Amino acid sequence: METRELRYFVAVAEELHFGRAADRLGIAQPPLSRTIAQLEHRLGIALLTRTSRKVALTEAGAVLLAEARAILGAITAAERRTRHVDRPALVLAAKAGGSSELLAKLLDAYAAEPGALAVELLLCKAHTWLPLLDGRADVAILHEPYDSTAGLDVEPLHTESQFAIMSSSHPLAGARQLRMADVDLPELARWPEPDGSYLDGPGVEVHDLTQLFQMISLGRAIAVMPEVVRAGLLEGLVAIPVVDAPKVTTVIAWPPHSRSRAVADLVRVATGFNSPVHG
Amino acid sequence: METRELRYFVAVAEELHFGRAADRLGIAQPPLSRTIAQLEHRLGIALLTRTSRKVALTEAGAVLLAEARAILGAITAAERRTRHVDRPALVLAAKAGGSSELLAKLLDAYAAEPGALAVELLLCKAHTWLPLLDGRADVAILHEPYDSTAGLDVEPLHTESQFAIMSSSHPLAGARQLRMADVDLPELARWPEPDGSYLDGPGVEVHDLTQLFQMISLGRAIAVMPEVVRAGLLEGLVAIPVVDAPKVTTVIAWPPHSRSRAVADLVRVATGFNSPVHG
DNA sequence: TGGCAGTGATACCCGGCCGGTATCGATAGC
DNA sequence: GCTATCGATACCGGCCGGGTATCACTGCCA
Repeated sequence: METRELRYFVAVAEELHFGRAADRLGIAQPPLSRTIAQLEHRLGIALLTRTSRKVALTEAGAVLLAEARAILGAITAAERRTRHVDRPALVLAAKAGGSSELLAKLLDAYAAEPGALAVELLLCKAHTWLPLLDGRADVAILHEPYDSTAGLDVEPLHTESQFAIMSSSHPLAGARQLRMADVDLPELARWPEPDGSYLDGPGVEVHDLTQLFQMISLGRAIAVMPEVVRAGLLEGLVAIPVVDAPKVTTVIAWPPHSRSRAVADLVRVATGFNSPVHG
Repeated sequence: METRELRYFVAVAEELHFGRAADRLGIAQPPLSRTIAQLEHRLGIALLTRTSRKVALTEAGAVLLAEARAILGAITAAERRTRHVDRPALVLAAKAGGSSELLAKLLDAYAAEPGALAVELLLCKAHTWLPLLDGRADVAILHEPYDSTAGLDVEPLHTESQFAIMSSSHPLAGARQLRMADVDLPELARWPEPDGSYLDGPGVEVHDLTQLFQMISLGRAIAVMPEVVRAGLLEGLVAIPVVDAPKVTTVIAWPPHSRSRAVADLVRVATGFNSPVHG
């Protein structure tokens, strides 16, 4: 399988339309049809069902789509990491507006290491793991289970429980504690998918924490978030423990097979906060 | 970057010789030289330093080699998984000679699940994670830190401490307990690398548990292994706790982005042994 | 020190594959 | 049943990947 075939297949699988996919790829439709047909022939299995009115993924196609996206991401990441091997700085991805305390402690401790590199911060509104997959970052601070750690190496740093954040004028604002069922409300904010689109559903669409807090202040939304956000809570917002919400684990994550000494040092320093001895 | 370029580069990087690499690839040497030069040109960085007597990897080349191996593995895995999407069975990789108790419990519990598939066992002498990377298996039972879980999704199942295994006639056989420093001996057995070669060093070369136990029986080797092997210990062997050896964690691992319902079920069943509620 | 063996780079040619245009065949909507 | 839409097919041309022949450099050895 050549990457050209994977790129072509991903385009068709995402557009579900040969014409638009060819357009997006900057080629004509016939060679695209031919390449997909060749790919199917070599794999010995149909990836798409097509009528002249509708294109759909087969089960095999769905599997290959997921794999192909990961592979193409790995390839661009490999290119970037190879090109920037002499990069003077270590790029650390973290969530903008997240807990700056842990981050500050980590950066300070790492800076004190002998041979520490300059650390460049890449602050993300959401999907903090994506820069790791495409090589824009060397290491990231993620939050399970919100962030996807699929295909990454991780080391847990800290676990905490979750709170419902809402306006103090919200009907639930007086509660001592809540359960997930209580907050399964139409006001629950929705975050964008990695491609920038929003899944259908009730609730306002937000794209960063600032916007979320503003929406909550205005009584237009509520959210369930880890404890740390309480620190930076705006006037007029309340945080109420949600006793049965899944625990949130802050982890440090890096690409598998990382050969970077700097990443190893940073991870060691980060995990050292919890366990003094690192095996 | 095309997969052809990656295949070519990996061949040269492993052989460190254009002629042999071209041979291995089944092409002539000149097109290989040209392709590598094009790759370097497009990346804008040298991957190899060559004199007419010696070829060596640059730092960038070392990075790309690691990335390229992972990518090529992911591609063959993607092919296999796409082709075998309608495979009636789930392939589970496990270490031959490992704890069959956990395995039996897991298989029984999974078989009781509604909609459970037949489970095909792939017993490995070593490097149990490799079938996961190249698509020969859907899920594996691994042992950290012995097995590499880089680029895999894992869920811990069980943690245990380690024991030194030796012949009862060994000078240390009478000890109540040992430390790592005590067992850092020339008799420590050596396992092969994934490519089948052995790193230099003292100690006998073994390639499976049966052979290892035989060597230990003969007083030719000792080994440090997790507790479970005590169950199947041969006559004349003793197991002595090594108090400061790193804990061994048995994990269930599967490829990232797995879309298989069966894998999800098996993982849920496996983790259910420990925690009754699964988030 | 000069010849020689070994190795990677270069020059050049050929054939296959990728991408283009033109067109067909099928399907859904009116 | 006409038409618009869309994927498949047919066919052609240029580029690129792979081949052979040869050059240029290095280390070894007499």
